[in-house]
Amino acid sequence: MGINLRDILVVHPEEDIGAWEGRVLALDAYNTIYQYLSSIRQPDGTPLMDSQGRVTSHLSGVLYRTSSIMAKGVRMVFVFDGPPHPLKKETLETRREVREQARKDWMAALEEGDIEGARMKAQQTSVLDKTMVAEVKDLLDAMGVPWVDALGDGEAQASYMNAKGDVWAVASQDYDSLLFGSELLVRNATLSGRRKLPGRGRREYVQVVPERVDLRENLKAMGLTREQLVDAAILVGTDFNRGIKGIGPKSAIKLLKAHRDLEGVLRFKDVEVEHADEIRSIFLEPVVTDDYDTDFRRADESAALRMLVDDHQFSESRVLSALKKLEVKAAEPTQQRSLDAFL
DNA sequence: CGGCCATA
DNA sequence: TATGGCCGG
Repeated sequence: MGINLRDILVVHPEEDIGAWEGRVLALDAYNTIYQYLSSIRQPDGTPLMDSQGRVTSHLSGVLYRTSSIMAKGVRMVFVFDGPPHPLKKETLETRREVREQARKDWMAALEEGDIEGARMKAQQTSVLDKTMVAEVKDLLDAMGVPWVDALGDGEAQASYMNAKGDVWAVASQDYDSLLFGSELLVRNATLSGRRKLPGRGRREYVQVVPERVDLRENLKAMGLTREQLVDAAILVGTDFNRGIKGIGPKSAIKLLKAHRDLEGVLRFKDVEVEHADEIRSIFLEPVVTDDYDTDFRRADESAALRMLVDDHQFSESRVLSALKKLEVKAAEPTQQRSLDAFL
C-alpha cells in the first residue's frame, strides 16, 4: 500500500485529536473504509452484518468514528477515489490475489479452531464494492458531512485541496499524499489510542497517537525537493511501479542527493525504470477537480434512521446519540484560511 | 472501529 | 472515575 516512509520522516505526535479543534481534514475515504472493513469484526473474523447478511462494518465505522471526532471539534471531508490509473493495474491484481489467499487461509484457520489466526486472515479479505461506496455517500449526506469524488487518485485530490488551503491537512495512513504535494499529512486521526497487539493468547496493547507530518519540514530535513522525493519514491517502488531491488527509502534519498535526479541514479546504477516520466506526472501533475465544497450541513435525522435502523437494524438509541454529537459543530462555518491566519 | 457495561 | 472486555449488526 503506497510507499513506506515511516523510518525517515520527522513526525510530531499529538496527545489527543482535540488538539486539532477547529481544523478541517480531507480524508482518504477508501483508505478509511478499508480500515473499518478490516477491523470492525467479531473475534473469528466475521464482519458486522444486518439481518439479510449484508456487511455493515463500513457504516458502523463511518457513523461512530466520524461523529466522535466531530464532537471534538475536528471536521472531515471525505475524498473518494476515481478510476485507477492504468499503471496501477499490477498493484490492484496483487491485492486481489492476496485477498483470495487470505480468504482460503481464513476458512482453514476456522476449520482448525484457530480463532486468532482466523481473525488475522479475515482482516486481509476486505472487499469494498460499489454498493458499499454508495451507502457511505448516502450516510455522509444524511450526516451532513461533505464528500468529493476525485477524478483519479483520492489522495491526489485531497492533497490538492490541502495545497489550495481549503483544508488544514490530509488524513490517511498512507504517505503518498506527501508525494502528491499535501502541505500536512495527519496519521492515526483516531480517538481512543489503544490498539490490541495481535499476539498469541497474551493481551498486549500499543499506544497509537495521532501524528502530524509536515511536507516542507521533511523536505528540508532530507535535503530534497518534492520532485526529488518523487524520484526517490519511484526508485523504492510506488503503486505504479515495482522499484529497484535493493534500494530502500534511506539509500534512495542518498542516491538522489548524490546524483540529482532519477536519470542520474539510473545511469549510476546502470538500471532502468519503465514509464518513469508518466509516474512522475501522476504525482506532480495529477488530474484534479475544483468541483467540490467543504460545507457542513445539519444532519437529516430521519434519513439516517431510515437507512441505519430500518434497513440495517442499527440500534436507534445509538444512532441518535451519534447524530447528537454532530449538532453543534455542523452549524459553524468552515474558515480554514482565517483560522490559520489567526493562530 | 467506538460504545457501553461490569467491575473495583 | 478508570480500566478491561465484550458487543454492535
